[in-house]
Amino acid sequence: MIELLDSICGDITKREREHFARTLSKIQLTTFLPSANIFASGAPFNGIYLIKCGMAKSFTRIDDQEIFTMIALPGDVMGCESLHSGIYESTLTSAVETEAIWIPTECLALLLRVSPQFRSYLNGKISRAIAENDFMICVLAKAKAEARVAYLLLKLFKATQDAGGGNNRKCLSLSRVEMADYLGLQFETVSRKLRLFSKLGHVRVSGKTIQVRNPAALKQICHSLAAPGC
Amino acid sequence: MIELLDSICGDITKREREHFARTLSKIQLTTFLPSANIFASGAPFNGIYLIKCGMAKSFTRIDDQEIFTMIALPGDVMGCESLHSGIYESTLTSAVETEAIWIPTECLALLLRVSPQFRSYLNGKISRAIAENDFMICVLAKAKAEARVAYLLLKLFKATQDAGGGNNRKCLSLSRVEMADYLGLQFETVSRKLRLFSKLGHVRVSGKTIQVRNPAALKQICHSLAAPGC
DNA sequence: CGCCCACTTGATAACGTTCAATATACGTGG
DNA sequence: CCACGTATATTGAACGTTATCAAGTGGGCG
Repeated sequence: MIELLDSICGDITKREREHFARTLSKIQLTTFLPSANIFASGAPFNGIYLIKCGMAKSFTRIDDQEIFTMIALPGDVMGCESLHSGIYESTLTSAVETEAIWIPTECLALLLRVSPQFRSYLNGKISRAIAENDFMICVLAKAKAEARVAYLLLKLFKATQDAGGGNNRKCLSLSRVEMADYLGLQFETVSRKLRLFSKLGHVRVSGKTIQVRNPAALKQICHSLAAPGC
Repeated sequence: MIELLDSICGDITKREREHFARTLSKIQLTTFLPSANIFASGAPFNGIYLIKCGMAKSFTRIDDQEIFTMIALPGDVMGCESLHSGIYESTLTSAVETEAIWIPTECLALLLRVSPQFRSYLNGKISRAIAENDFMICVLAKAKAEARVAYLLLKLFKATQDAGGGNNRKCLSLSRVEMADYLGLQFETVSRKLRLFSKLGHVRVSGKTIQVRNPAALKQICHSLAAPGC
């Protein structure tokens, strides 16, 4: 975890690092198999997770339902919404094989205390998460079904690009039902819109494997249908 | 501001407080008239604001539109989504006369450094804000128009109660257009649903002044119409 | 092979938007 | 104080989009 520490809190001196070695050594990179539970709503809060690669679904508990509110992609920090309470407020489940760095509560407290750089790093991540949520609110408030589906495709597409996947063919690892839940639609609607994009030649759909052939057109659709930019 | 400091970071020693007096003295309680700009998207980030009383509207900038994404009520901390960039990512405008505590960037950095209690306080506020956003996502994704309007009424109603307003009569300080923007509806729809609630006797509507007569019924509507709990 | 599940496709209905006409409130100047 | 104009709110009718219901397809697996 030395590289991690260097990248997000390089301001910790060698001496501090040795002094806190025992606590810091608890930070670990974990690999989760598909559909594994990373943390569950109601469980005791024991730290935050930085998604390193893969993809996870975050569910918010409302009453007795778990609602799919967020897709966690590499770079995202998960679990922050539970900092204030002793228990996790949401459930995080890996959609595919996912690597995440676990920062246990005590390490979190330590790093926040001794490293301005870490504080700034975490603030940045959190503020980005809030901005992302705000954006999702805009999508759900204003965008029509077509724009929502286009938005999701572009979002997943971009994540693949960022991860270095030069190819634009991608296995979604989300069922139609999951896509619909995330976008606030019915799965039949998602199916129809995918078909439409397919007919227009913007994508090639084959079950869960989708190839984005014309991202510019999808962006256009996002913008044109009262949707905020993608 | 002594009381404020005591309540949110009572762990700062007297000596520290004297030592940092000059910086800490910059924290101030400001009163904003209705429709005043508290901060504007694009402006240099100069700190966060804790809403003390009143109400403000937060607009997220997407492309060249400003979209009404959040209602800031007493206790909310605003501006956090801009911690990572040097500029404000959103615009905050007071809806009514609003008091807010301004914590300038340098005070923020100082408090985060010296006070675990403040770190915890801020983390709590931020995590609550994320949870609130998640909830809004659920509302927009699942709830029908009727449930959305009921949700907004209950939210504003609750804020009034919290502020000590024993009376359930309330001036909304939001136009139908603003309510509709927030809820992702058309203003005509909001108007119709208010009329419906009025006919059912759940509220008394008279322009912007609304009296909630039957909060339980509104809660019921929130739950029944595929809406997550209120 | 047959079952189950996820997905597709079609028909219909419900809901909300859109357009349009009217009404009410609010502020300004006579 | 009233008349006027503008902004905001209500209400109605027609339309469009999406949800809902239902039937059918195809792939994976025992």
